[in-house]
Amino acid sequence: MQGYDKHTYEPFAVTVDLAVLTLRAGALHVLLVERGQEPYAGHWALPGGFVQPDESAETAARRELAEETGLADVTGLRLEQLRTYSEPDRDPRMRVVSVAFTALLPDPPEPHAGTDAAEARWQPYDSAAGLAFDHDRILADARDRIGARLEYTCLATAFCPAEFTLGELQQVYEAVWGASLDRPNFRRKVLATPGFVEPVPGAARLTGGRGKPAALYRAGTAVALHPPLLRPPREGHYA
Amino acid sequence: MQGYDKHTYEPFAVTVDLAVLTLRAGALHVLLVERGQEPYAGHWALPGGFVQPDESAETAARRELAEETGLADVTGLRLEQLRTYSEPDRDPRMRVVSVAFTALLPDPPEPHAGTDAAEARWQPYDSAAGLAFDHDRILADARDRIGARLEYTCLATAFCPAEFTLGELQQVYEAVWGASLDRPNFRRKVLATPGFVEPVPGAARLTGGRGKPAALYRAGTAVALHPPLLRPPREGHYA
DNA sequence: CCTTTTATAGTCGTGATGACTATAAAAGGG
DNA sequence: CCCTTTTATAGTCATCACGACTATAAAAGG
Repeated sequence: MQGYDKHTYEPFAVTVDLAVLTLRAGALHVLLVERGQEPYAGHWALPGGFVQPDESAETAARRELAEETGLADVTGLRLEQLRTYSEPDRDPRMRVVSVAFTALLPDPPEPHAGTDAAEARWQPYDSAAGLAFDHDRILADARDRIGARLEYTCLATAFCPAEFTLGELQQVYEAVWGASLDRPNFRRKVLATPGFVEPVPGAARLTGGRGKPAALYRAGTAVALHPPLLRPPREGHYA
Repeated sequence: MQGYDKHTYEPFAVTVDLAVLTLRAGALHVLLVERGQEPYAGHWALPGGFVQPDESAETAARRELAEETGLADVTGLRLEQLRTYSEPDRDPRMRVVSVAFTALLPDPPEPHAGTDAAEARWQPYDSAAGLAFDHDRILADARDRIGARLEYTCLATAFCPAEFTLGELQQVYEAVWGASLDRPNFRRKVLATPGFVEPVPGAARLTGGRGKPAALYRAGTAVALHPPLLRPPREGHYA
């Protein structure tokens, strides 16, 4: 913030990019838009766009998400800043600094291609390679971050609808971590953490499933997870 | 990244701000510079400055730190992106988006006021209120982030010189967390974590201390801490 | 009716951790 | 020169968290 007289003030374009994740049929999906113009016309990319003069990056992220995908109730969406990408050559046209966000959605509606995007859709995370710009990297960073936050926070409920079963909550962890968890142990841990989930008074889910109906829970008031719910250690990555 | 034809492209100034922390006499200190110009002339602020057209934010952060404080060996400095601050009114003159970084230093040299800053000095964290712009908030965010990373990573050694005692390492945790830890338990945990620290072959520290001389250790090769070293839970903040 | 599937209850052993005690090795002050 | 203070290090013990596992309950589907 020093030296307005010493250094030349160079203008940058500032954009936001959004890695919006959800669970469909137990698999992690990401919201993508198809680019309509060059560069990368026809390529898929994370939704995003320019920050306007009177907006913060957070505000711009919510507006762009609504504009490009038609997702309506963006108000209740949990949006978290990931990091900022500022490599000088990340956009071939001009100098663009992009603030990336992650968001989590339960039970996702089908997006409508908005004003700017040619098309918008949910795509399985594992098949979402070859994105425009450095969006592959942003998407990978987003998954890393969310995976870490699942360990230490109650974030997992943000993937679930208002009422959910413990099996659905466990699917969130398994999809993001790419690991399978022991069901009784997961249940014990979640229920032993005060404020993580709270039971819905007198209800059990019958109609859909083909096993014993599961109890329904709501998200609790806790935000942190003490002690954390650590992901199963993958062999040999601690050095 | 969509809609170059729809939205006007508005130029922003992009800056970096650095929350550089260190330990002096067991207390957390932060590197501050005194502003030479308006606004906030005479106020203290975090070091920082404009990102140049050919730089990434990371590169700019290292350059500004060297320029403003004369800290020389910035090459080995561990720099980590914190988050980006983009409120429209955070700078009274113009639209400025700032990418904040945190850095940790062992055994800090006295900074020299550089080309841009009127003065630069280390200030105790607890007396570093009333900073320019939104730097109070950035500084608090930096401490939160580093405190969290101490739990899950081997970051604490970055505060220590090349060879250090376990007592010094423990002081890092106590200063950042503002809590006191049990010494035998801390020792047991650190030594039980493979790759956190490794003993210096055949050396003990004699001259300075007034107790039993402590063994010297070096930083190990591990980066993560599994299981984590959790800070003592402060009563009632989990709801 | 029996198998399959999912949910839930419980057991057992191990390891991590908090609280604590004990001993060792230095400095400093009478 | 002893004795207190200070810091480092070794160890104990009970509790708790967790991984692995078994058992039971309650549904669907053939």
